[in-house]
Amino acid sequence: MGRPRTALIDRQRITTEALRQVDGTGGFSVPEIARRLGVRTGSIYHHVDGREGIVELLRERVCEAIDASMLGTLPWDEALPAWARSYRAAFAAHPRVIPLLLASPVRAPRVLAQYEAVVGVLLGAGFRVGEVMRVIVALENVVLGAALEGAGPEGMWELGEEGGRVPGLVRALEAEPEGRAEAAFELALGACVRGFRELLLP
Amino acid sequence: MGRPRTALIDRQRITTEALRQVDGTGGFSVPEIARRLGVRTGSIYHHVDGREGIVELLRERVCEAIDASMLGTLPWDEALPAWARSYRAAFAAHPRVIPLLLASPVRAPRVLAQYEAVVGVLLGAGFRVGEVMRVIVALENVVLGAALEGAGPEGMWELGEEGGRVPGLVRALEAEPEGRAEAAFELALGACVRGFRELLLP
DNA sequence: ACCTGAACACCGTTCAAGT
DNA sequence: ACCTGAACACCGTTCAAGT
Repeated sequence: MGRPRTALIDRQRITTEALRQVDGTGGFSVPEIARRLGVRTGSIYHHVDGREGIVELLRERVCEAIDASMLGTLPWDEALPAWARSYRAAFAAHPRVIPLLLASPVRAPRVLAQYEAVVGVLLGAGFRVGEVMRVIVALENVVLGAALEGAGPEGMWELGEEGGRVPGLVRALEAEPEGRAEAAFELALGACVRGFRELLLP
Repeated sequence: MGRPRTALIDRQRITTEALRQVDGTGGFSVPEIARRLGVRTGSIYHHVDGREGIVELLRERVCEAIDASMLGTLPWDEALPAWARSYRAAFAAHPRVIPLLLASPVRAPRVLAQYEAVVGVLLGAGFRVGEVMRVIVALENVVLGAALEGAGPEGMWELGEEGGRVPGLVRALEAEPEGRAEAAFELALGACVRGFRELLLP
């Protein structure tokens, strides 16, 4: 067949299909992407830097939805929670990609640029350089943890027959109100920001 | 050859070898475990419920190191942070297993029993049933997030040439004191416990 | 530059055959 | 019960050959 006049696939379509698979099954495979796009497995490698490259594309795709515009305008203790909420919403829309992303370090320039902006906000607010990463990581934990909850039917606890041994846990899971993820997130977020503020005191 | 007089391998040795591989490379494979134990791939399946079963064994192995004894004795606001510290230490010793565990829901009875105990502590302290999971999940986010930091050379940010574009991030990473993970964890942990306490007010 | 077709080494899983 | 050997379907990656 040889090279077609116009490319049959592109990075965008590869990313979309990979995300579709991850949302549905928690994983993806290169041959399966190729099949769905009506192309041979090898063709994928003309557009993408292997499987790891696709993971990085997924990271970029999910992170595109994060709004970071407030980082330059609002004061730090409003900008940080606002950014965190947008961050969480982006990942909550695709919670099953998170384990995938944790396996490899962040390389996507777009994502690194956001962290760079957050560093700027914190330094501008008066946080010491040596404390900045501590604050960022703490915030990120809360954000990703909250997003992860959407990964399973009732979060990370999918109790089958084992439920009989843990009646209290079952009760607690059943008693949860609808918007648990949201409420848990706001609880931890608020607590952390107040904790950060104490670092600024002389 | 047929069945040997005494079994050549057991679940314990399979788990130890799998953990060794995960600590070293971030992943494991059934054939590689078999090779290292001097046995054929198929033999593994006589002792273990497939690859997923091995993941669950890893969860149990890592969680064995968690001390939950304080859950029955100390008041909630001392028991919870003490449990969280032990929890974190156990995972910080093997940070690369965490992404593996996130992919599948918790089934290990030993682990579920600990959560059951925490539920009991919180109910006993006066938290409402509907709030218990919120508190537990928030705490767990902090714990696992802090443990994850040990996965890479300098946490999740392994900057190569991309470092030139994010000077502030590089500066912040370099300025971090030695015990960052520990300090970040204590910061978030303290803030969260104080946040939880406010839920108890009338 | 971009697709095919074919190849390679690897993986997870199963199962009859042996003791 | 537990090991082997062989098989199966699948995966990630590479690459010459074609346009």
